[in-house]
Amino acid sequence: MPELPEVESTVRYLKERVEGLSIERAVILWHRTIALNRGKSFSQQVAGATITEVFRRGKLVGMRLAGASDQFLFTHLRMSGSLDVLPSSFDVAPHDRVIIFLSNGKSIRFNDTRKFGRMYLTPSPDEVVRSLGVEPLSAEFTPELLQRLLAGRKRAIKPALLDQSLIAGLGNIYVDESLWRSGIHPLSPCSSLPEDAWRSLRRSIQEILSEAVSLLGTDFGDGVVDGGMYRPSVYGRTGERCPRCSGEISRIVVGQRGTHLCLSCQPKPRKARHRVKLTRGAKAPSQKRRKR
DNA sequence: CAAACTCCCTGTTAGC
DNA sequence: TGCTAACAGGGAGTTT
Repeated sequence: MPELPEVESTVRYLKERVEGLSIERAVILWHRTIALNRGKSFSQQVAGATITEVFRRGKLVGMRLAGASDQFLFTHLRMSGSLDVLPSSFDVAPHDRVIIFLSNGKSIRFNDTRKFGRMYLTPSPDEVVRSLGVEPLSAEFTPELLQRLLAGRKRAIKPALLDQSLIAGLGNIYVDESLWRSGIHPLSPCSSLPEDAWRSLRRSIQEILSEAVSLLGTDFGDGVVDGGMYRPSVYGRTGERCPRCSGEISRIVVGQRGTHLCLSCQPKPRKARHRVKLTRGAKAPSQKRRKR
């Protein structure tokens, strides 16, 4: 699933292929993908505009569109989204949701199997980006800031790190990886972490994100959007050996999210309020099932 | 106000 | 082997 490094890769890919080109028209194949669009139809709004800049903010791909009135087009890839640039003569692919035809005979294809991805078209970027927290690879992201953001909270560290309004761009993979590298249990209440944890955690987050960015994202083999070379140490490696201590990697659930960790490198906090459910054990009955 | 829960989706997989 | 139901997950919206 695309997180900051994968989105950064997408942005770099798009930068060299679409910056400076103009949009001829757009076709919406799944209407709900367009989550924000003031005024006329999406296609009418973007037709004729020039893509002057492609950038990233958190997990969002941003495009500045210069036209009759300036617009910003943001794309959130969510779970399964990808943006590709293909010759316009190529057929529509399964799961293509939006196609943007460009002036050079190519087109941007927003492909999104699970339909969670969204596009936001707006004249004011702040409307989309306002709620996002600090960029974790920026100089602004200091140990002091991290501590100030989190230390006063009672919630577990993992859901706090996933909160995009605090830090923008971390997802399940890189949070698990960062907590492992810093030896912090994901259920540790933020307020229980020692002073030096914040320095370590900031360092782990930046190291891992930088490494993943330079390797073009995480290698899954099955992902359409990923395809990078970053190899997780614990994420998705339940039952395998911890690279640091050779202990067994466990999988638990934290805040409804699958969570991977090494229990000997990341000792359990004393008074975890949540139950720890091991995948390998007897499966707990799932108490929440929707009714419709 | 912070935190937790619900729902959106479909390909994959566990379980029988 | 074939089928079904559970599962996965980011974040907007809702509830506690």
